[in-house]
Formats: sequence, structure tokens, C-alpha cells
Amino acid sequence: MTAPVFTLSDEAETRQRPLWLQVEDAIVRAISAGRLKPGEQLPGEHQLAEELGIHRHTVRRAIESLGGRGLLEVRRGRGTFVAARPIAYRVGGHSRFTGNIEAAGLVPSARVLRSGIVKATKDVADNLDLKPGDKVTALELLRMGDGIPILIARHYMPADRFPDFAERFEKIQSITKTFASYDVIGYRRRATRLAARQPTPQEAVDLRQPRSAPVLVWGSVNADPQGRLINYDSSVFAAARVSIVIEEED
Amino acid sequence: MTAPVFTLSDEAETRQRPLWLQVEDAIVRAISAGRLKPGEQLPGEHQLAEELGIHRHTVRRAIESLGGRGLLEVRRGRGTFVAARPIAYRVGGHSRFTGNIEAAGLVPSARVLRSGIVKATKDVADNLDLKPGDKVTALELLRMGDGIPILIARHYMPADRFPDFAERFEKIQSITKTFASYDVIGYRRRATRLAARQPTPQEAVDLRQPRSAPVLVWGSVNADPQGRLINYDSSVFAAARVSIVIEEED
DNA sequence: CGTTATTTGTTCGTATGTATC
DNA sequence: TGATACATACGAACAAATAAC
Repeated sequence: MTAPVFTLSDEAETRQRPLWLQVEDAIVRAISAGRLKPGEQLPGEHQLAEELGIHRHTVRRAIESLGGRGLLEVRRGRGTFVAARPIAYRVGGHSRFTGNIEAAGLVPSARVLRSGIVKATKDVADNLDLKPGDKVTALELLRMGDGIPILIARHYMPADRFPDFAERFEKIQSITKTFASYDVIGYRRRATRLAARQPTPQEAVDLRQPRSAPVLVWGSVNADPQGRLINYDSSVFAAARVSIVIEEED
Repeated sequence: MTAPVFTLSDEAETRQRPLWLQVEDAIVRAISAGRLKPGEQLPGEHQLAEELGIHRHTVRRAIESLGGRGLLEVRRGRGTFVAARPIAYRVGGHSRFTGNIEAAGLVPSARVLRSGIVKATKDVADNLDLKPGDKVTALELLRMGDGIPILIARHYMPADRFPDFAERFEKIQSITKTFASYDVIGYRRRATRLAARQPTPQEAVDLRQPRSAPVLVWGSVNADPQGRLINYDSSVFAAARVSIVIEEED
């Protein structure tokens, strides 16, 4: 008889820790001991619950938690799998998505989620030094590697200076080159803000990730060589799929 | 009769979206419309469920999700409250916790969670350019503002060069000054890595935050003026309580 | 191309434990 | 101590996505 893949620790403390946490531990042990390898599928929730002699909801809770920690990937209708290692995403003077994704050996692609001229929210207005309600050009992109969503990039530009940015981007397919088409070359980052939170329901859908897995939010403001603010960029990363590497400039 | 604080949108699509998501929306609307202000307490789960004519579990799910998004703060036995705004945490050449917390108007404090000489894990060894199993001095601190946990800082130093770092720190109470006691002055950051995930159960306990709220992980390697690696620092932030600001050096 | 089995997602039901005031 | 409020766990049924036939 072979050793079981999952075993609850039947220590004296068994009733001390919540059952679902013990299940979580059991799965983590199975992964770190190599009994489960990246990409491998777990038994179904029903089966796992029966094997351990507990309720399916309790198993679900453990799986949901580990999905959020990035160790498992849950796909509805298909099953639950041990997650692959996240790719390294480099951000430097100005980050280029395509280069980053290609460096990881993936094929980059993008899809426009929303675009057009909108009124600036307080957040956007503050960052671009405008008044709330001022017109800004908004361009929201879903950027993917090998067809898997990596991040949602939200670009906001003052509408008076870049009125048709979205249309130009659709043709040019590069943020840097679209700015160049306005004779803006060599812009640089001015301020950077970082946060982590759970995704909004829409973000979870767009990124095709569970709501329990967090997103990493990277907000930066860019200025042209004359120091004028040209762009507020807020990127929402699927945190389980990337780790961000900040490059030091020497 | 006054308008109710929470209302489900009774659009035609009512049965399209999951009920608990509609509840989430209702709460978000109540907050953004100002019917609920930061610090204010929500009705109990039972009451809310009854008001909306749905099951308590469904309300729970919505509240749990918003806890993870940082909009609500759930305190067992007390109630659920609208969360306060996060503080800005600045990271520059070398970040100083105390200055950051004082700048936010809070009183800084720290508690040693663990310390001692341990064998390097693969992660630590890779970052310090050692072999897994080599001895490192580990110092794990819980850093707080006004008594509220902000981050867990994990410092790892090569044990051969800094054998009694933890003991010295306990007296000196400052990382920078402890390094100075080894004649290391003016170290600088070499590499930085960022990630976001759900906390481990232990981290959730230490940070006194719900397991559903994410943490932001900031890993950096520091070198002395001679270029020798002296320190690998991995900080786990309670993401709902801070937003990280990266300072550009001109 | 539809049918069916499998698998995860949602919802209500019910009971009990535990922290706070 | 009791009341209140959140936490855990088992139970049952159906919905929705996916894959295989």
C-alpha cells in the first residue's frame, strides 16, 4: 500500500486548529514534499472530502485560501491544479510590456477593454494635476502572455493635448510609439505608488482569476522632458502570475 | 420614512449576477454615496440578511470579499466597520520605518517575533549568494503604528560576519545603527522584488488582519560600500493599511 | 452537434463554538 | 453572566462551465 497524498495531522491539538486550516496544511505539505508537482491536478472536491472524512465546504475553504496564496489554480468545470511559478516582470526607467513577456519566453498580446474621452475622477485628476471633471483620454488594455492575462493597464492622458490617443494606439500598438507620434520622446516616471488588494468583480473576470487571489496595483505618473505631466498609468497585475522586479539605475 | 441604507438593484438582471455580488455592490454603493462613513459600524449579519430577505451566509460572503478589498474591517465579537484610509509608506534609498510612521502621525513601535541563527532556505541563500543550509542570522520584527501592526520585517544576514546581530539590535533598536556597530555605514539597495498574495495563517495572526485581506511582499538585498551582500530583507505589509510610495532619486 | 458526466460555484438550511461587551 | 456578533462545520440541492463521447 502506498502512502496517501493527503493526511491530516492527528496530533493532540487536532481540535485546536480549525479543520479547514488543517486541510490547508495537508495540501501545502503535499506540495512542498513533492507529492504534488506544478501543473498536476488535485482530486475533486467531493473525492477529497470523502477521503478525509469531512464536508466538501471545508475542503473548498482550504482550496480557496490556497488559491489566494497563489499555490493552487482553480478552474471551474475543469478542476484544481498546483500553480506554476510566477514570471519575473521588470520595471525600470520605462517598462515595456512586450520585452518583459518575451524575456519570460511567452508571446505577448493585447486587447483594448475600453477607450475614449472621459471626465477625470478625483484619483486621476490629482495625479495629472487637473481638476475633477476635466476631460482625459482613457485607454484600458488587457495585456497577456501566451493568451493568459497578466495585467490590466489603465492609461490616462490630458484630452486637450492627446485627444485621439486611443485611435492612434489601435494602429500603432505601442504606447511609447504613440507618444512619439505626438513628438513626445523620452518621457520619464515621476511618482510611483503601490498597493495590493482583492480584485473588483470586473477585474477578476478580465484577468480570468479567482476573486480570492489578490491583485498588485502599480500607479505611476510620467512627464515629458519639459516636465509636463503627460500620463497617469495604473496597472493591475494578476499577482499570482508575476513578481515585479525593480531595476536600480546606476 | 427615510431611504434604506442598503438596497439590492432590482433590475431585470437581478438573477443574472450572483446574489452575494449584488449585496457587495449594495454595500459599496452605500459607502461611496456617503451613507456609510469610515469607522462607522454596519448592521449585524443577521439583521442585514433579514433586511434584504436573504440568507446570512450570502451576506457573510459579500462582507468577507469587501474585507479582502480593504473596504471593510471585520472584528470578531464586535462587528463590521467601514475601513479607514491607508497610510502612505515611503521607500527610498534606504527606508526608515520610524520616520515613515511618524510622518503619518502615528507612534512607531516594534516587537521581536523571532531571532537567532538558522540555516538558509533556498530563497535566502539565493539572495545572499550563499548555499542552502549555510548559517544566517535571522531577525523577524513586527512593526506597528499606534499599536496597529503595519508590517512584518524579516532580516537575514550572513552569520559569519554578523553573528550576534539580533542581540545587538535588541539593545540598539535600529537596523541602521546596528549595522553601524559593525562598522557598516551607508549600505545601499541592490535588487528589489515585489509580490502580493494572501497571508499565511501565522502572518494573518501576527498582523491581526483577516486571512482574506492580501499582503504586499517587498524583498530587497543590500550591499555595503565594498559591494559585499550584507542583508536580505523581506517585508510583509498589511496591504489594507498602507500604500507604498517609491521615491525617485534625481 | 447535442448529450452526458464531471467539476467547481452558489444558495439556503441548521447547529454549535468563541470572542466581546 | 448573559446577550450579541462573528467563526466553523456539516447537510442538501441546484446552477454553470468544461470535456469527452
